[in-house]
This record gives sequence, structure tokens and C-alpha cells, in this order.
Amino acid sequence: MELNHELDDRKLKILQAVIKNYLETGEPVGSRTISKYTDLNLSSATIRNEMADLEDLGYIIQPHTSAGRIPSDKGYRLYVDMLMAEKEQEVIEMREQMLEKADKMDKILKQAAKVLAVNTNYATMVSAPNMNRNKLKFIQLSQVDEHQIIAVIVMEGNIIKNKIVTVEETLNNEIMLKLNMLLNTSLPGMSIEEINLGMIAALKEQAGAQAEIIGDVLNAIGSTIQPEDLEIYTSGATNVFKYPELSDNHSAQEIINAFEEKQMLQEIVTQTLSKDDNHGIQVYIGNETPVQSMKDCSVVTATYELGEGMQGTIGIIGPKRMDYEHVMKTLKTLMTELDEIFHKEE
Amino acid sequence: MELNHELDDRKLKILQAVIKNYLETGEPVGSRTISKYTDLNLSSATIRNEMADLEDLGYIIQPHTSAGRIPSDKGYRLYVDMLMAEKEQEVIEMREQMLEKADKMDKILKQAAKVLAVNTNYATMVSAPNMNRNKLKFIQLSQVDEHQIIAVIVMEGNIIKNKIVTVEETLNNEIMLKLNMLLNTSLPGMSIEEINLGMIAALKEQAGAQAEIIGDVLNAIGSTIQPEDLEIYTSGATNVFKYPELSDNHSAQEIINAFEEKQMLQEIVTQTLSKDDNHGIQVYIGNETPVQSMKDCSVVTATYELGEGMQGTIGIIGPKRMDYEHVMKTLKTLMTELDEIFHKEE
DNA sequence: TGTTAGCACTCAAAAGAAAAGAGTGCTAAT
DNA sequence: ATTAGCACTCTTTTCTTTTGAGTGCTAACA
Repeated sequence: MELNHELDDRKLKILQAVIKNYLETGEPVGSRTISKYTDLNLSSATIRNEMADLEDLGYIIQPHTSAGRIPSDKGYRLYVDMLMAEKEQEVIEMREQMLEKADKMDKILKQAAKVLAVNTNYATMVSAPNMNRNKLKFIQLSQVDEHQIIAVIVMEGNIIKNKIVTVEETLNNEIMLKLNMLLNTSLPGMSIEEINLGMIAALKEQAGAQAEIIGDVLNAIGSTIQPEDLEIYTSGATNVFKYPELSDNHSAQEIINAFEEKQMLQEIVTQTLSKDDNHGIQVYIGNETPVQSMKDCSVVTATYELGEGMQGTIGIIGPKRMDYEHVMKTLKTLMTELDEIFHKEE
Repeated sequence: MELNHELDDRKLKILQAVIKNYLETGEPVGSRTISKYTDLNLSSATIRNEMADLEDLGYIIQPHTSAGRIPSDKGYRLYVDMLMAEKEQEVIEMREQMLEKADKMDKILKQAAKVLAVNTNYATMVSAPNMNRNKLKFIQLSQVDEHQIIAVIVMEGNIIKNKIVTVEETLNNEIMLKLNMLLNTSLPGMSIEEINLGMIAALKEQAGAQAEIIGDVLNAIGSTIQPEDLEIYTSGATNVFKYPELSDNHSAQEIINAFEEKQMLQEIVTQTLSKDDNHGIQVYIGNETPVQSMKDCSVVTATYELGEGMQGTIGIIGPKRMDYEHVMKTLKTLMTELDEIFHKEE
């Protein structure tokens, strides 16, 4: 409990009591409540004095003169940091729920978001991992008609993408065979990062008359694997209505909107992934969050990792008075699950 | 204007005025307002008499004794029916917007929903067409590893699906060749409906030792093309917040929830497609809607058709005081667009 | 006979006033 | 250092009053 130099043990306990109580009720907490709530037997008057101090130090706030106190962002921050310190690990029965429908990646991720939302009662998001470093397993080109090719790209982890490529030249069986051969002798085992300009030039040269087709196909592959906008799956957005402090202010509307557009959620993903401290859990409280419309919320994120540095993000968005303890525990479990599922599939 | 036997021309005009005004303001409409609003020069007193009649006949309602009138469901119904009678056609600049990103089907549909939402300011949904009658173009099986096959299924309209099939037997090149050959000699040109048990049995027989694999693959194909839950794309769900009569009652919350779950939207799709009167526009007002949580809304739907009886649904959900005229016009345009896009691609 | 002016009446919504209640800060006693 | 006590503050709730839009009805009018 000796994380903070500004607060003695008693103040810390009182602060904790205020926060916990506020998490439960959502109402400002008064001194009398605390004096009954804690095990340290103090009268409300004493608590009042201490609370006045805590307010001076900026850990709690009085919404108006004669109201109880609510935690400030700084207060929440301290509380969360303390929680983080005692890393918990506990495996729930989420595994079964998860594995049920594990088929294609998008389904898994969608399912993950849902499980998390149901388990926590907050809004959740899961981003697909970035594929830059994922290796190609093979490419299968098939001819659709005289000028169209469908390219099926299979990557490690059996992630499958497909794309139709329209080419100028008139295609035939022979060309298709050649192209398939060409691509599959050099590309498998490479990641998108590794397929650079030199490599492309070499392939084009080998292709001879079909240089242009190869170019088109490679472009298509690039844009397919690395789509301009990350895919993000969400669930439980409507959970925000459950918290009056969000749904009263209209901030629920903004959050739901952000969830629908998904554009802004990307911000959160980028920010989370950019932090060095990965594979850990991050908590953004109030204004700390990257997205303006969530300034009245807390955002808890975690990074999951598939082999070879492919990373994705899981996030939970809820009111500041979030049940951090439960959320962090659940998040950790799910993260581990995702890691395992993907590694097993590989 | 002679659609209704119950109402003379003047009553009809007054009713229309009441509805139009209510559509604009969302507030109950009084007699004085109408007397100024219409071109028939009548005093408020006369209007009052007529309005009392209209109320007796059930076309308008008084929320409380000394308030103006608002249209009843019956009133809206008459109004919409009149609109429907004058089938409008008008091409807007939506074409460009639509064709911009026309790539894969899911993107097209997602885009369609978005365009519609932006154009109308209501919540929108677009369902993917049912594929029962769509014909297979070809199937491409590739071996992933010793026990896994990836099946890529290409259908008319270049709709592509893929699925990983895990099989008992140990696979090799020879087997894969045989399977590909087998499937592509008999299946192309057939629709899912046409691939019946007899056909499957015949294929299995021809496959000999690989009968089981063929069975698995065919199953996979079936379930891929005809997923248990229809895919539905939505957009602009948060538009419902723009209408106080929805967002005050909490019915906005329910609607948004329905949009998130998508389960209930399916109801609307099914109902729309089951109506004989297809390729037309349907309007559900208030309790007429198939989904309970939208009882305070109007739902406008349209069916778009890809060749061969593959049909999908477009829907708009908004307040009862919806701008029916604009919505129906926009819907019709979009419908035509979709038809064209898909037919062109084919 | 249909239309209209006028007026009393109704009722929801807005504004205002009063009461209740929760909680504080401060002082004085322990 | 802790606590009981009390005056004070400010929100919330409740009740009352006022306001105003809109009606229905009657009587006058063209």
C-alpha cells in the first residue's frame, strides 16, 4: 500500500472507500456513509476533515457546496494504479464460450467482443490484428473470365482473403498456370513487409509478357492484406444506456455514434498499439482517452498477440465508475484465450 | 384525389395539411395554423368543425382535450397510400456516390446503407440477397495441409465465399486434382436449390474412396452459401436521436439495440420478402411493423432483385412523421441503382 | 345552409414558492 | 487528535400559480 507519498494510510483507505462506494451507487458519497462503511472506526466529523484534505490534494471533488464527494480523474488514476499492482490471474469458464464458434477469424473476434460485453455490461471493441508481419502460406489464382482473375490468399493461421483482379490482357489456361507457379515459388513464407520493390521487380522480370498482370496481382494482394481502415468489431454499445451519468448527458449518444462510425475507435487502437508497454493493460480515465466524445468515460484496453508481432486490441468503454477490478480480470483472461486460440490454429 | 369515399375533397386537403405540418414540426397542429397554412381560405372555426369530423372518423387524434391534433396510424396510412399512387421516378446523383467503391458485395451493400442514411437522416438497413437460386460458376479446392482443404466458391455475379474443410483422410495432390475435376464437371451452372440429395449421392459414388470428403465439402458449400443468419448491413442508427418523440420515450434505445443485435431486423426482411407485391415499396406504420420495439416508428422497405430471383431488402426506420415522399423517392432510386450495379457486374 | 366571430372553458407546460434533506464547515468540549 | 453539535448551504422534491394554445359551442351573418 506504499505507492503514494502524498497520502498516509488512513487517507488512502478513505479515498478507496469513497471510490468503491461511488462505483456501486453512482451518487456522491458523504462523510457519514464512509464512517459506517469502513473498518477504521472514525466519526463522520473526522472523516470530514480528512475528506477536506483529500479534496485539497485533488483526489476527490465536491459537485456543489453541500454535496458528498466523488472521485476526480486523479483519484481514479491512483485507484487503478493500485489495482494494476496486484496482478490478478484467474481463469473463468470463458474458454468454452469462446471456442464454440471458432471458425473464421472475423467470427472469433466478433464473438470475443460479444462475450466481453455480456460479461462486463460495458461497450466493447476488438480490432483485427495487423497483418504486416504475417507470412503468406500460398496464393491461388483462378480465372473467372477472359479478363478477370480471382486471387485467394492464404496466410499463416489460415487467414483467408480474396480479391478479384481485372487485367488488360486476354487470359488463358497456360498463363494462369505460369502465374500460379511463379507466385508460389517465391512468395510463400514471406510477409507483406518483406515483399519490397526489388522483389516485385524480379518477379515481373520473370513473368516476361505477363509482367503487368503480376504487378496488378501483387498490388491487389497488398491492398487486401493491409486494408486502409482496420477492421473493428464491436458489441454491447447499448450498454452505455445502463449508466445514468452517461445517458443523461447525451454522451451516450456520442459514444454510440462513435461505435457506429468506428472511425474514432481506430484512434484508440492506434494509441494502444503505439505504447511500448504492450501485452499489458492500459486504462484511460476521462480526458486521458484519445477520443473526445468519450471524455466522460473510462477506456480500458489490452493488446493480444499472434505470433510474429501481429497485434490486435481489445477495448472496453464504460463510465468512469467502472468496475475496474472485474474488467481487468476478464480482459486478461480473454486476452490469454485469444492468444491460445490463434496459436493453436496456426 | 378520388381514392377515398369517406372523405370529401376539403376534408382530404385539411387532413393532408395537418399531416404535412406535423411532419415538419413534430408538434400537435391547431386549427388556426391550418387556416393560415392552406390555400382554401377558411377560418379557424370552420377548420375546427372539419377537424372534429376527421377525429370522429379516426384520421387524427387529440393527445389531450385542449391540444391540437396529430395524425393517427389510419391517417398516415391514407396519406402514404395517396403518395404511393403517384409513382415518382427521379434520378439523383447517387449513382456516382454508389459506384465509387463498388468492389465486393459486402462493401456495396454497406455503402448503400450509408448513402441512404445520409440522404434521408433515418436509420437504414440493407440485407444481403438470398443465394438459393444463384448459380455456381466454379469451385476451387486447394490443400492447406494434410487434413485441411480450403474451398473457394465463385457464383454468378462474382460473389465469392470460402470455407476451410477439415477431413479425416490424408490428402495429396492426386486426390485434390480428382476432387476439383469432379466438382467442376457437374456443379457449375447449378444453384443450391438444384443440388439435391440424388445429385450428392451420384457425386459420392463417382468419388469412390473420396466419397466422404466430397460429402464434407458439399456440406460446407451449402452452409456457406446459405448461412443460418442472413447478413444485414446497417447505418445511421443514431439518427433516431434526432427525433424527440423517439429519443424521449426510450424507444430510441430499443431501436438502437435492435440495430445492434440485428436479430430482429431479420423479421422485417422476412416479412418484406414474403409479400407477393415485390419490387414495390412497402410501408409499415406504427403497430403494423413486424418488430415490437419499433411500434412508435414507421418502417419503409423495398426489395431489390438480382437476376434469377435472388432478392434482398432495403429498409428505412424512422419516426411516424417521416418524410415519406422523400424517402420513397430515394429508396426507389437506390433500388434501381442496386439492380443495375449487380446486373452490370454479372 | 354553410361560414365565421366571439367567448368561456380545459389542460399541459412553464414558472415560482415552499419544504425537505443531505451534507458540509466550524466551534467547543472531551 | 477526535468528536458532538449546530448553523448554514444548496439541491431536490413537491405543491401552487400562471400562462397560453386550442377547443367546443352559440349566435350572428351572407
